[in-house]
Amino acid sequence: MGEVSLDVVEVALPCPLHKTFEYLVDDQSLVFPGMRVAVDFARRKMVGVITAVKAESEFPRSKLKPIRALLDSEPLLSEDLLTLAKWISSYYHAPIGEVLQLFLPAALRQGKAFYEVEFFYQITEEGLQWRMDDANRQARAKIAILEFFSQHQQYAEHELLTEFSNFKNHRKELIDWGLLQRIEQLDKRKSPAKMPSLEKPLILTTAQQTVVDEIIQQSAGISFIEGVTGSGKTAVYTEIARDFLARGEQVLMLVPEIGLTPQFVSRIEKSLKVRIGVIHSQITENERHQAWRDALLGRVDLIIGTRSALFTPFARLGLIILDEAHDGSYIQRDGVRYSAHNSAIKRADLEGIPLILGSATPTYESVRNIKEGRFSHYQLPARVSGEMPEWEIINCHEEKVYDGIATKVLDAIETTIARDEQVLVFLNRRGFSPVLTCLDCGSMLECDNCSSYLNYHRTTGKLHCHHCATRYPYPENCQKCGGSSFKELGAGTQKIEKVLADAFPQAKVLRFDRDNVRNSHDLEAHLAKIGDNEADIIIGTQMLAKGHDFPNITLVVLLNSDGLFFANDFRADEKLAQLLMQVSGRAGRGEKKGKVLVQTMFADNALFHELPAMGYHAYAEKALEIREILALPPYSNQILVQAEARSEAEATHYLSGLLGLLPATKEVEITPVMPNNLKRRQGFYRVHIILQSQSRSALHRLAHQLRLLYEANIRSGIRLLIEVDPIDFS
DNA sequence: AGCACGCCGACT
DNA sequence: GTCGGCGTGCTC
Repeated sequence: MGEVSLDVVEVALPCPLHKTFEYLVDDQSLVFPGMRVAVDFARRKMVGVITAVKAESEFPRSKLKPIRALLDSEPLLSEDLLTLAKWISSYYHAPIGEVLQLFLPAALRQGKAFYEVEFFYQITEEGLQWRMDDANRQARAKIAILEFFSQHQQYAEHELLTEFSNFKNHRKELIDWGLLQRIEQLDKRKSPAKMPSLEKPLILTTAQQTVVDEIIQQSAGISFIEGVTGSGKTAVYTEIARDFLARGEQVLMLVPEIGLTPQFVSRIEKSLKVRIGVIHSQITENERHQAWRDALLGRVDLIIGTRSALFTPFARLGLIILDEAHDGSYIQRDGVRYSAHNSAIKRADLEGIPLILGSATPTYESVRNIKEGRFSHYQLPARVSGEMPEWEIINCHEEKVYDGIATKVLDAIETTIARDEQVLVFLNRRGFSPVLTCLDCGSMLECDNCSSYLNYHRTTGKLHCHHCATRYPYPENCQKCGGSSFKELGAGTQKIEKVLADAFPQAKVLRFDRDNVRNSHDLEAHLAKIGDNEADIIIGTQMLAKGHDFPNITLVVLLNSDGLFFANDFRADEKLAQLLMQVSGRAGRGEKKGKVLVQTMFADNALFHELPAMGYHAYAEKALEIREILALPPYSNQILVQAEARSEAEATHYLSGLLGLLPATKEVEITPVMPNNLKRRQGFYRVHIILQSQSRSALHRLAHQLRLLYEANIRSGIRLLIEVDPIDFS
């Protein structure tokens, strides 16, 4: 070894440390950011991603170790994707090494080769002799395979398999006997674009065509397509995608967890006739690796995927589409807590390509971005067939309610099923914990300090205020009327199923919930039953709120939408407005006009009257005015900081302690330490604070300081989690 | 995150 | 006398 000037690489490693580590490489000309390396790290072998290559090091050179191996011959992640990873790491306060794990399929995280080994076969001298030898004439299959080869011709395994379906049976012997020679080769083929079919299967309406025409002019920027289900958003996405594909570019289409059905994919495949890769949580690791590699090598033209597919590398990405942009499944809430929606905005910006967002019920934040011109706004008029359903608000204080269902609702169900039409009953369980109501006067117990309802916690037997963390003993008498009997409000799907089955013994009742529907397969099977009219009454939660067209459902009942009002969440109104719109989209999609019944204890809430009268967008704009006055998101920024410990006191004490060490700021508001809604999880008690500020930088600075304080004050059994832009505080 | 080093209870 | 509990400290 002569004198070599070793270069230094910065490597991000899969451990929860907010920094990169430096190693020495000897063949500097071959090493680039985005390649993987195998290294020794703290007496362990690890696979990391190079984030930078540099000539000098801050760290004493003598302490640097050489890398063990360079695992790639070219970068797997482009500069843009590395920049995106670094942005996610800093914006979401997540360790860079863990963020980069999101970008790689498991096999690549473990250091497996990127390229697939492909087998090629060539006939040997012996093979040429053998196939002519009369003594072997009985081995007809082998002769036939050997006859296929000319002397120096090589065939790939997949070619032989398509030619000879029995090739696998003879492969081993042909090789062992020295008749065929097997050559291993890395399959490094890159593929140019496959042009989409230019034959358009469906004729767009003028409105749809206008949206398509305008968006395909854009070379960058964000477009928001607002249109109810059934307004043909998918057709519009497809036609826009066709245009980008025809320019030889690839398209990434993100959909919510629930929307990725085989039918959806095959519809798009039939229309565009390009090569499609699918990425979601239920495919195998092999399939994921395959789709990932195909996208990077240009062998697929369109990737359809859920949240994590955002991080797929592409050879020539030209467009990102994010459907149902309001959907909560774009936010990951464990591990690295990030939003694929906001990260998609960042990726499109970094790559200089357009992004299309679409939804019938944009988040209020999107509505603000539209209003302030950050998103170009396109509207698709309501569906062609079927009118918007009629709404009726059922006031629980005025109607007779039996077992959670008003008699008026029962009557409507009865007449609907008598007409052989279907009924959909929604239970909104999100953010719900039971509230106590007085059986005599119907009032609900409120906190003395806050204007919020008290939540009953079975675990403590007490009433908790989620706003100020005060607890009250289970009351003996009602504060208002002195009554002494109380009831926990809130009914589960199973209870409702029983009530309805008892009330309508002749009806077929179908229940959708987590016990019942575990995967997309179960969901498909259940949905098929609805389509085949094998159910008269369908009971379900969120998972039924979107997609899927059932023309025979003419009555939709929203039972306990009130849960959101109790959850003490400033977004309750936004979530409920979205839910009501999604739900009413399920009623009367065919020839028949639909009806929506909303059963509530808050019948005078403005939402129930203004939303149907004004429409979603106008309602959202009005609601935004209140957010602005109260300086709530999107007019301020929030970060949730959560502490977990083996007791609530310990968690609270620890978090307050850290806050005490924090320098005073006027720019950031800090809430008191509050116990979580779901306070105990996996044996850990959780408490949190919300940091809120107009200034994003001041907010992030504070969160960063808090993280450093945490790292300097590590206690066993205490964890700190930071969640940026939290959407609910459970 | 892992993995080692480091000081205190029940075992051949 | 030791084997092993997991507290805490470090990793280029």
